[in-house]
Amino acid sequence: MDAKIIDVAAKAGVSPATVSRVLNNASGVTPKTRNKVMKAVDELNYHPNAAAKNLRLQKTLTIGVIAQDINNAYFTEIIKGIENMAYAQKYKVFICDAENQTDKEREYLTMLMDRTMDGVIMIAPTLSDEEICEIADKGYFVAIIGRNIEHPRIPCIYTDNVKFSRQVVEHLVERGHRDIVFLNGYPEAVDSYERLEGYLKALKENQIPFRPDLVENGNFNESGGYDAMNRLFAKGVPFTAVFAANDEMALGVYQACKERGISIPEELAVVGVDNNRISKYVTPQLSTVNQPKYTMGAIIVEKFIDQMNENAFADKRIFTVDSELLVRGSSDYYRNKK
Amino acid sequence: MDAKIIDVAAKAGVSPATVSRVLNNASGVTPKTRNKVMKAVDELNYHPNAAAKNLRLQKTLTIGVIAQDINNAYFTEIIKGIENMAYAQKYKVFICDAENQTDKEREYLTMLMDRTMDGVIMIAPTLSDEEICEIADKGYFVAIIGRNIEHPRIPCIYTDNVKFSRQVVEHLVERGHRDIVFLNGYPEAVDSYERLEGYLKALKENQIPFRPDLVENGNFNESGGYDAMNRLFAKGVPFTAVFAANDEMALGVYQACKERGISIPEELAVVGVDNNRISKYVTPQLSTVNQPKYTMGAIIVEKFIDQMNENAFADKRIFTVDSELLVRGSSDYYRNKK
DNA sequence: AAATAAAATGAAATCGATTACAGTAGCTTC
DNA sequence: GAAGCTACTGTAATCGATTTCATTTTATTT
Repeated sequence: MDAKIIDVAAKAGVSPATVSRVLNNASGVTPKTRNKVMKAVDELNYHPNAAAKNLRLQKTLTIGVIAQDINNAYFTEIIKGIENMAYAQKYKVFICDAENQTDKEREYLTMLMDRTMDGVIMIAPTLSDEEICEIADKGYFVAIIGRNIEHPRIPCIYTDNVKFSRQVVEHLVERGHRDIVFLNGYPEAVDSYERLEGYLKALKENQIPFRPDLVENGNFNESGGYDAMNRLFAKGVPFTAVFAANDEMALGVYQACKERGISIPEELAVVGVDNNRISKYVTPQLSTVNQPKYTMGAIIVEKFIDQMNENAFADKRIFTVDSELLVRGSSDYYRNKK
Repeated sequence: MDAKIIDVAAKAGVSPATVSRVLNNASGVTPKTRNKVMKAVDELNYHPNAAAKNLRLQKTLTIGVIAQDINNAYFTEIIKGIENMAYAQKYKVFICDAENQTDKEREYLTMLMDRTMDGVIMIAPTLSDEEICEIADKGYFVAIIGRNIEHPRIPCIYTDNVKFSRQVVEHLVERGHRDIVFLNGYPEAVDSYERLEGYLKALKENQIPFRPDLVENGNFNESGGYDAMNRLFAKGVPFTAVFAANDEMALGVYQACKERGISIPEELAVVGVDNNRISKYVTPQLSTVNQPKYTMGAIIVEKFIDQMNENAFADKRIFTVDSELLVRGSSDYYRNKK
């Protein structure tokens, strides 16, 4: 079906080597020859076979991105940053949706081993540090967004979860809250752990005793947040604010409150994390923490491509970006101290 | 770095052919030999080189999906359907984000020509029918979601734009509206054209004269919808309802109304299209048209894989799915007839 | 115009897998 | 135990590009 380089060569009356030189604009080809070849290329609609090229060159100019859920704008925003920066450097990006399944995540990683792509960027991976380090040890290129994995070959970019979690709690305390619920994500996720840590630290700093009954898991999704709230209401424990470890869970909180006629922010303050696009559209607008998602993607991919090309490792491997608390209607209300 | 088949063969004391047979579980290998080989595979952490395999087999078991914007849930929902069905059939899916740029769309299509993937599914493509047909003519596998392209080799799945647009207008008329704005997307897009057609037909059926000053372009995105509304207000033309060709533009309508203190639905009814996730979260909830997005993706990819494998073309090439008008707060209000 | 240097081109090896075909070992049967 | 099968296993060609090295052509110098 497709024309091969040898067909182009025959048509142009030259050797395959010359065709290759023209197409890869190597030096040392007569303009006359070049024209002959280009004409043949056009006429045959020739496109070099990627498999043959990859095999010979031992590289694919391709980066894989493994996301947990492409329906979540947190991932797609980051991906846009990756994609655009990579595109500018002639790299193709293959987006893989692991759908929160560790098995799928692992499966997509094997495309790195079989050299379908030159490197893989994992966004908020659920695989263990050990498993990922092992792969990097073997010489494969891996980069991580949203977490730090201690390995000299793995570039990482992330925000300080502990820091912004403290800010969130500070903000709530400052508004008069002391009984603050923490809605956790997957308990195994590093993000969950660190955000919880920030929550605990802030409580301590404000001399508020930690109440384990105010911590619930919501698995980072809306229905998880909804269920968690219902469990809390069922327990009958008192609380005046909810800090959800991401916006998706906060949406579940909204839903649960709506059904029970609880008004936000007067009766319950809510803060999320991610600055998901939806957070601006709900009523009241959801207070949240913004990370420079697009930028994170762009920074890490640029670094990553450098690394793959030079096969060298610059001094800087860890990048941190600042996040910003966006106080909006869902928590901007001064409550009388109890 | 990586182990090759020849290394595995040496380690196991067999030939590369035997290793290949074991790995592709061909018949006729002694259990003893199989075990030896599997042991060597494990010890060397052998992964067959994808490029070599693709070159030899002349296929990649890979499908590309070209979406216009992965930040738009319309696309990601469809992609989930594609992805899951393809995964079940051992196909990998590469998601490409064209970011509403025709050039990028075209560029990603070349990955089909260079055989990086076996076939490409285009969701709501912006390329012309001619350009896409030409590619199919050359023997490449293309499938389309959201539009029909008349070509015997191109499977298509879509909803009847004209039909649901009429329903939307009917609904508005039934609620007492006669001055109904139509917010169009890209004027070149087939979706735009057909939705406009349905709008016009419904007006005619209800003996409402068409007023060209009530049609504005909004380019299918939020700021486009916002700008279009401001142009309409500036023109000072009377209207009581807006039919936006997608939900994104409807969000722009909400914004414009908010700024001018216009209440929805009492002063202005709004209906969108797509059942974007956000439409449920805004206040009032946005009336919209739902398409079975996940299903559309799943159906077309199953058909598409069949076609690529058999290289045959079953009788059925065109699939249509029904869409459903979801009447919600933004339009569910009876207006007095003027 | 001959000698030499420089530039353009081509022949053939290579990347790592699969597979048609050939070859060998093991088993059955007489 | 030899002949004839069957069932495994191995040899070598192949996929389609790139690139080294050798060769031919062109340009420069005397």
